[in-house]
Amino acid sequence: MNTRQLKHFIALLDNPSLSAAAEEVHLSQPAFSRSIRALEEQLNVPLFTRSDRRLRPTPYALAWEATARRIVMNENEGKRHLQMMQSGKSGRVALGMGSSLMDELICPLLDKLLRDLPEVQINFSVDTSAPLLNLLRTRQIDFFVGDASIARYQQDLVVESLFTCGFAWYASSQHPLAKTTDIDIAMIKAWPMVIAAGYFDPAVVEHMESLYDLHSGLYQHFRVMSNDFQLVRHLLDSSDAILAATDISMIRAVETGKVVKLHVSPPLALTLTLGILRLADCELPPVCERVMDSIRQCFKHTEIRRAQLPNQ
Amino acid sequence: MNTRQLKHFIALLDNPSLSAAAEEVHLSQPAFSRSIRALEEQLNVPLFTRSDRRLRPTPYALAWEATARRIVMNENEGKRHLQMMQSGKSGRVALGMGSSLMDELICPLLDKLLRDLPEVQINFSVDTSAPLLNLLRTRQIDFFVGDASIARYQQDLVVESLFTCGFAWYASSQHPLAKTTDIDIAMIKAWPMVIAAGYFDPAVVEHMESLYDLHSGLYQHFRVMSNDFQLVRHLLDSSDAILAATDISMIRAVETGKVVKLHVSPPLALTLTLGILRLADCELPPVCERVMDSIRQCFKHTEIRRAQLPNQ
DNA sequence: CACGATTACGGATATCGTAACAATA
DNA sequence: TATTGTTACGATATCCGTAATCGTG
Repeated sequence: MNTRQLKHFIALLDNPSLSAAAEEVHLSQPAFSRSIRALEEQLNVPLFTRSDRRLRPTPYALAWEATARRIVMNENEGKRHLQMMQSGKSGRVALGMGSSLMDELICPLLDKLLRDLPEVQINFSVDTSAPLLNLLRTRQIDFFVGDASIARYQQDLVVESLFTCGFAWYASSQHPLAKTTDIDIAMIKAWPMVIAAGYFDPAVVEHMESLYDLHSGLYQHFRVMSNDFQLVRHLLDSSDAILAATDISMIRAVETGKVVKLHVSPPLALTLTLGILRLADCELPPVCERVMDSIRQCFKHTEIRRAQLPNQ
Repeated sequence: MNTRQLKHFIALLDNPSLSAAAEEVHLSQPAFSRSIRALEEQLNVPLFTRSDRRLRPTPYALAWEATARRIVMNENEGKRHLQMMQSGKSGRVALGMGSSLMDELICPLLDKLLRDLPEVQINFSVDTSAPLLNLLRTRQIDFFVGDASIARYQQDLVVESLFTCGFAWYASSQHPLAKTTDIDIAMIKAWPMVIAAGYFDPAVVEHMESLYDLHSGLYQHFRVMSNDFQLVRHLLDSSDAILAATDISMIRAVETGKVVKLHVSPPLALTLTLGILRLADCELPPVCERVMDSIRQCFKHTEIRRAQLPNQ
C-alpha cells in the first residue's frame, strides 16, 4: 500500500472528474487512472462505478475514505514532527546540574526553554556530579553541567568548558565578620563552617587543605555538608554560619545584599571550571544542541553580571 | 511512502537484529537493509545508529514509531472493514416498507438483523409506496417492500415478487358480526368501514368498486383512512369499525384471537403481491443482499403461519 | 466531433535475490 | 572463524508519459 495512491484516491473524491484530480496531483490522466485501478485491485473492491463516463464513489469508497485520510494525515503529522525534531524545536532532552547553579543557570535556563522551545519535553535532574555521571553512563540523561576536570579521569567523556568560577568565603551581611577587612583562618574557624559537598577535584581538596592547615580530612572540619545547596544557603540567612562556595552560586545573593563575601587572607585562590559533560561516543539530537546553546548564553550573561559586582 | 517499509521498520524495532527482522517479514537480509535505508532517506533522518554492528534506534526512530504503528494499524483496520462490507457483515442499508407489515415483517426482520448483523447500520423508513418510491429514486433508500405491480407502471424499477396475500374484512372478536356466518355488503356498510390507504393498483380499486357497488370513488365510502396501519388497527379494538385489509397484516391479530375475519359474500377476491422493489440501474452492496435474504426468510415463515390459521 | 476515460508501449525507477565484501567478537 | 550488516549486480516489477483507442452526448 502506497500513500501516493491514497492521495490520488482522496484527490479523486475531492474533484469533480478524474482529469481534474490528475491535474491536482500533477499526474497524467492515464497514470492517474491506473493508480486508482491498482488501488481497487489491491483492496479487491470497486471504489468507483464506471457505468456512465462519470466516476462515482461506491459505498466501499466512502468507507475507505476515512481510512485513507487518517493515514495521509498521520504521515504528514509524523513527518512534521521529525522536521521539528531535526530543527531542534521538538523532542526530549534530559540533563542535569548541581543545585549550586540554581540562581544563575537552572532558573534562567528553564525560563528560556519554556519560552523558546514550547514543544520540547525537559527532564531536569538536580544532583551532584557523581549521581549525574551515573545517569549519563546509563543513558538516562543526555549531558550535564559540572566540573570540567572530571573528564580528566573519565576517558569516556568529552567536555566543553564554559565558565571558570572562583571560590570564596561567604556569610550573612548581618554577620559580625561582615565588615571586618582582614580575616585570618583562625577567625573563620571560630564560626560554624558549612559547605555544599558535591564532587571536588582531588587537586582542589589538596590545595585547600594545605592553604588553611585543614588536615586529617578536609570535610571533617565542616559542621554542615549537604548535596543540596539551598540548604547550606539557608544557614547563612538563619545563623552565623560561614560558607565556602563558588562565586557563581552566590552572585544573586550578593547582588541583593543579603550575603557578603568575606575578605579572608590568604584568599581561597582556587578555580573551578564548569562545562558541559557528555559521552564521547553518543551523538545528541538537535534539541540538545539548542539547550546547550541556551546554557552557553546563560553563562555569558552570568559572566557580565559577575564582572559588575562591586566586591569582586 | 510505502506501508511495506513501515512494516519493515516496525519489525526492526520489534526484533533484536536486522536479520531476525528480515526473516520475520520474509525478506532477504540485503533487501531489508536497503528498505530501512530508503526509509531513512525519504524521511531525511537517521533512524538507527550503525556505530557498532548493532542497529540501535535513534530518538527519531522512537518518534516515528508511533506514526508507523498508527498507519499500519489504520490500514489493517480499513481493509478488515472493507472485507466485512464485502461479505455483507458490515455497511449501511436503507430500506422501507408499509406499516401494515409491522407484525409480520418489520418486527421480526429488525430482531433478526440486530442479532445476525451487529455491525450493520439500518435506516428503516416506514411509509406508503408513493413516498418510498420517491426515496428510492433520490437514492435515499436502497430498496423497499411493496406492491409488486408498481413495477408495471415504473419502468426504472425491478421487482422480485415474494408473497401473495389476499384481502378480507376484519373486525374485533367482540363485534356483533363476529359470529355471523353469512354477511352481505349491506350489513358491512351499516358499520364504520376503515382502511389503510397506501398505494393500490388501479385494477384492485376497480375490482373492489364493482364487487360491492362502491361507485363515485372507492375511498369516499370509508369513514377512516390513514397511511398508518397501527391507527386503523387500533380502531378495531376500541370501536365497532370494520377493516378491509390484507391477510398478512392481520395474521398475528387473528392468531391471538383479538380479531376475526368476517365471512362476507361475495368475498374480497383480490390478491396483492408483495415484493422487493429497487432501481434497475443501481447495483446494491452485499449487505443489502443479506437484508433481502432475511426478508425472504421472514416471508417464508409468514407463509407457514398463515397456512396454519384455522379460519383460512 | 468533443470530451472523458481507458488501453498500448517504450523508458525510467524501484525492488528483489544471490553473491561478494567489511567489520566485529 | 562465525555472525552481522553493507555493497555489487543482474533480473523482475512497477510506474510514468506520450500516443492511440473506446464510448457517450
